[in-house]
Amino acid sequence: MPSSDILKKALKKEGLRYTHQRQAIWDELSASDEHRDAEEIYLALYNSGLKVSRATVYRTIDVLVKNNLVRKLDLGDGRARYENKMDTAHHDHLICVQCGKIEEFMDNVIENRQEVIVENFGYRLIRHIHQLFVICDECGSK
Amino acid sequence: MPSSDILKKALKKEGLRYTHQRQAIWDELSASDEHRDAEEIYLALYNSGLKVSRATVYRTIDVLVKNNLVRKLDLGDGRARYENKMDTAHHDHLICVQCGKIEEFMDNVIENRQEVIVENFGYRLIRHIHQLFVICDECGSK
DNA sequence: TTATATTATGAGACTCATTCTCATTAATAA
DNA sequence: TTATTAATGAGAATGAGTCTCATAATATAA
Repeated sequence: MPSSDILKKALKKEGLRYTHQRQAIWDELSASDEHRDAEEIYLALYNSGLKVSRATVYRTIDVLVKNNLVRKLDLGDGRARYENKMDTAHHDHLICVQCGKIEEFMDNVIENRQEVIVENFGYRLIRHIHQLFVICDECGSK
Repeated sequence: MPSSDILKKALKKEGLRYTHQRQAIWDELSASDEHRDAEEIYLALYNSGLKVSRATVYRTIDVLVKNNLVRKLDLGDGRARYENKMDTAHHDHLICVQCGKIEEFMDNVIENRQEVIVENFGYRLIRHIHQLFVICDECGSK
């Protein structure tokens, strides 16, 4: 499905209009597998000649997050990061505390244990955050 | 060891002075097992007649966190929570997305898997964040 | 003790990511 | 097309947390 159709579908579901700005922001996010903050998205658009306001960047990302096209990450440093969620399986993150490099991991044993833990409390699991703060190979070898 | 000696020891290690304000803040934190934000700590002190400034609350909590007397939690809602870390074993948290209730869990299988994952990357684990966002029994039964 | 040197505190200014406001502009429906 | 309604942009507002600096308190030396 073309990028524009995916977006149009999500906007339709939300009762929102299809605009150039929304397409540009979705293009920028869907074309990369980086973990960028809102300012980086804004600047990437700005530097490619697309003058979309910061407010619209934030507003549009919210819609994309709500519709599972983008994932919002909170790494605890005060700036949210966003990653393209299209065609990517569930995963969590390793973050190097020195250089900031981000790697992804997925472990079925952990995923299953989480369900068991929540079940034992008699609760229902909605979502989870699992981040491993590390010193990566490059930073550790110095 | 009395509460004041624990604090004095940490302050000495940091080359900091022992003050009434620092003792009051540590008293407030060490006497409770709640997960409160800085404003709640500030107000608790204020209402008990101890007029300690917000700046001092933040500054002192930083020292306590650095010295492993208090743990800082980031639940992703923009306000850090603090919990007394004295005499408590390592644990992570379940957070009800409806009522905000916080429960603690600890699972050795998960703890071990984390180490294996990081090892496979050739990295070194420094710390981790693991939060299970749930709907608790009370909220789910409505 | 008491004087001296140095650190801690408080009040409020400041920061910075994010959200909000509202006048203007653009997309859709008729 | 035009009318209707939503989206956008610019910048003001927000709010947790940090910083500044004059004043107060603590620790050290005599």
